[in-house]
Amino acid sequence: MATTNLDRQVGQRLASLDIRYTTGRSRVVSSLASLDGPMSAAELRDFIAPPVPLSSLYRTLAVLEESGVVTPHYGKSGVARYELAEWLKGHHHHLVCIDCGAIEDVSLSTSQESRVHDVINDIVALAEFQATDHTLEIEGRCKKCS
Amino acid sequence: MATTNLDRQVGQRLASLDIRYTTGRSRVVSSLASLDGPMSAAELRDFIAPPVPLSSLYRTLAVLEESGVVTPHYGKSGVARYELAEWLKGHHHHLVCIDCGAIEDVSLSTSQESRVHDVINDIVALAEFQATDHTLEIEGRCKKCS
DNA sequence: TTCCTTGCAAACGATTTGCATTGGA
DNA sequence: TCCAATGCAAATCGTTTGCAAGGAA
Repeated sequence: MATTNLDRQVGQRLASLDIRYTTGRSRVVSSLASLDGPMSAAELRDFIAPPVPLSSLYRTLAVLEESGVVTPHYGKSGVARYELAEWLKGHHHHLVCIDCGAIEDVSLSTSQESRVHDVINDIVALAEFQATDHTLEIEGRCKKCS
Repeated sequence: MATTNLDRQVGQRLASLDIRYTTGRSRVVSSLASLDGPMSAAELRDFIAPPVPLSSLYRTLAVLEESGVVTPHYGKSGVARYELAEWLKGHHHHLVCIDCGAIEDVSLSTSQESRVHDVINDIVALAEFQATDHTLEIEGRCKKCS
């Protein structure tokens, strides 16, 4: 089953946690990999062949989330969207559409990312806070909605 | 009714939109003002006396959101949390503790905030995206949990 | 009076769970 | 074999809505 490089990484991770990497789970992972941004369970279902019941999909996503393979994002309209975790996908930020809720990934250049880090270090230096990660989300209207 | 300064600001805003500033709405606003961070509807309900049905609370929050008095926040676990809008509370960012979940507000200095804006303008220039707002959240461990 | 607002209960959509069946190590 | 994973249907949770009663202009 572990054919692609991605499958191999995820398979190893799950194996180390004594969790099976089944066909269904692999299908969810490779669907997420082939998509641009975080996807809701319903969107994901329409993307997976053969058809998967939503309940199974949610269960799969829960397992993948607990094992650190996918990351959930909660936005307006009450739907959760899922994407591959950063150790698989790389560090990135989001453009969030305030109208349709779509999320687009953006990767920052090294200099942009280091400018973000500079600001964060400034902030954290004042507060007594041990930063481990950061989220920069830009809200606005996507091409379709503007 | 418009006794406090906050009430006066909100009352004016609503009046300019031909929306009544009722006792129930005022209670929600002052509850939000007296609380540290964004609160869910259920948390808010337990804080308001006399008891308010959740449905009324949601309706009140919807009105206040549409009129720009409160801002919803969809950080975690799919429940919406609400806080006073930035024109009442000031623009700020969040330090989110990954252990205890506490959210601390931080205000950036003018130069820090302008550095954030510079980066955002850089990013948005490339994407076809009309930015209206941004959220910078720093995740890590708060003083208590580290 | 005439709208707007509220409370109650029922409806709703997203997500979860119980249980019987299937499938992989 | 044996336990974990799946499919289906029903339950649950947060949130929304229809409708009748209460209140302010």
